[in-house]
Amino acid sequence: MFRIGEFSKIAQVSGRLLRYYDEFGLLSPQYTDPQTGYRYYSAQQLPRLNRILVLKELGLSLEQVATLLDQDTSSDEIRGMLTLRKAQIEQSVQEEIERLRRVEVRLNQLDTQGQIQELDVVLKSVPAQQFLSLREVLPDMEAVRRLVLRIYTTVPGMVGQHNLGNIAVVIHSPMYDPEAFDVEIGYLLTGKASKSVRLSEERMLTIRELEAVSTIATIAHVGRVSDRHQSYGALGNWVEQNNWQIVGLGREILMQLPLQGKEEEAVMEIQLPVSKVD
Amino acid sequence: MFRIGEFSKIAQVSGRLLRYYDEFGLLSPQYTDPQTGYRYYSAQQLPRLNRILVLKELGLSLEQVATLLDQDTSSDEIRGMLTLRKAQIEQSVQEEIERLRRVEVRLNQLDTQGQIQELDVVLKSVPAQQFLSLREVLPDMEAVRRLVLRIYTTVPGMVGQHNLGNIAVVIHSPMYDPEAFDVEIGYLLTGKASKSVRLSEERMLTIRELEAVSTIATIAHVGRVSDRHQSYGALGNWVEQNNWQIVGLGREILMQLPLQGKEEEAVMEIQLPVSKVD
DNA sequence: TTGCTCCTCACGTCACGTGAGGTGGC
DNA sequence: TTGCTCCTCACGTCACGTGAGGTGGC
Repeated sequence: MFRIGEFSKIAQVSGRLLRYYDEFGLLSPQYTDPQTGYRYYSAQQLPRLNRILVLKELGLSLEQVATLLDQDTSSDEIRGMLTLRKAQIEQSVQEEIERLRRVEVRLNQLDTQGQIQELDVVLKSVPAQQFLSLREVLPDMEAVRRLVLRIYTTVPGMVGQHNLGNIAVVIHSPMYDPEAFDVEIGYLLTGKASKSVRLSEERMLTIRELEAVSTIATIAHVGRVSDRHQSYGALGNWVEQNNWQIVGLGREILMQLPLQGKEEEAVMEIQLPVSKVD
Repeated sequence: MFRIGEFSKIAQVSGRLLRYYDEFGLLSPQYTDPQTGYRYYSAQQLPRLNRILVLKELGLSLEQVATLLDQDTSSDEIRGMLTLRKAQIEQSVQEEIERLRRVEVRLNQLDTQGQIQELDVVLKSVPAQQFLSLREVLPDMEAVRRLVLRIYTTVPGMVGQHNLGNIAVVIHSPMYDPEAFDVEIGYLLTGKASKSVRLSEERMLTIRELEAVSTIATIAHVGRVSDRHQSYGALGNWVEQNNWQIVGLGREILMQLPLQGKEEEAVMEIQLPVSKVD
């Protein structure tokens, strides 16, 4: 019989760990003196401790290790746990490799540009949302800007602020064409639907459901709306370099409108639905 | 300005996280109402939040993210942190792949044998130790056994229990030879050295330093000493299958001697110094 | 006025490491 | 008797999640 100190030296683990496993019920000393609380371990307990250490090293939780060591656990259950763990490790390897690539990209940037100034792309998923909008083909950016402001100043007065979220623009133009912008502009709604809204004789905003997107790449653009092609460029590069592909219409969520004299403080989030290239 | 709920919805993070980053000093709202404590975020804070999320995803701690975002951090420091992180990820990938292999081995065992019953090999490192021992070529296992017992019953009476650790056997025979065992037998010492000990006219135990080993593969053998070739087999297999090679003399640490009538309760740890095959 | 949102504690997570303060064993 | 070892709390780790209990805002 060994006292905890000797046993911990033999096994090269800390005494604290042995006490913890005792408390956890994973490995209790063969004998504990009821008077002093001193723990006495038998050499024959070493194989069990070794097995615990080895299983733990596989990344299993102590709970799982306890289950694996339990005589009553069927081999099917064990197989299930190990298969699960295997899948987890495989995924974690993938993620680590991805991470490695991204760290290397940052290091490269540092070497070539002296600082990190890349715009940050974040992947999100968006749920389906109600969208009070109108679609139109406009001749230039200025017309888009005017229509956005028109909607911003008019609609809240007609349906109330209550359900209105951010203004969004969905880009329907299949390619960039500086002379014809096919856009859908309107308010994202936060609650139950309002009704249609007539802006003028020819213009009416109607409600439709903007589809959910499970993976959407986003970038925040701060500054003049007319500079947003830079952010589009960064977002496009990112998508390409990380082996994603665009699989849907781009969206612009206007979080801070370019108001008179504050054009530089405008903020929008540009969103592109993507999926992994096989 | 957005209240925390809207901002968290836009960024798709929890309110708790935003409050935590505020408390941590990573991202404080543009304005906090001193009366109510309500936090108000500006859309322009979105890029910073995105950068935080992206850097965190690289596996950096919040502390490190804060340093990276600090204007006063030099690009050399940043490079250092990222280079360190890169090395860590590379190592973690290696470890995960190793782990994956070991999980697969266990799964294989389950499929072919219906249960996990492999003996568990644990890697350790051992420091240099004082070794009160004698070396001799013995004709058979029985002679080894008798010499061990002789030392066990004689030496403590001559030098006192105080400094004596476990009895160890170092195997000097280059190959297994059933008719000539070149072994070194003695006590590992725990404290400052004792002196030499004379067992008989021809036999004397002297003190020498048993070398430290940085990586030693160990297995616990429980049961008859004569059955220990099974454990040797398991240990040898493990070493081979995991791409290690033996680089030194094997050791047997006797933790529970095979006493009269309790031969089956003997416990020894078999140790083989190893290094990775390139 | 009634929901809805926000606030601040404060505990829980996982597997121990690290003292603090006190006692047993040779 | 004096070190050395062991004991039991109890806090700390890291980045939040999850209530509890209470208040602000439209």
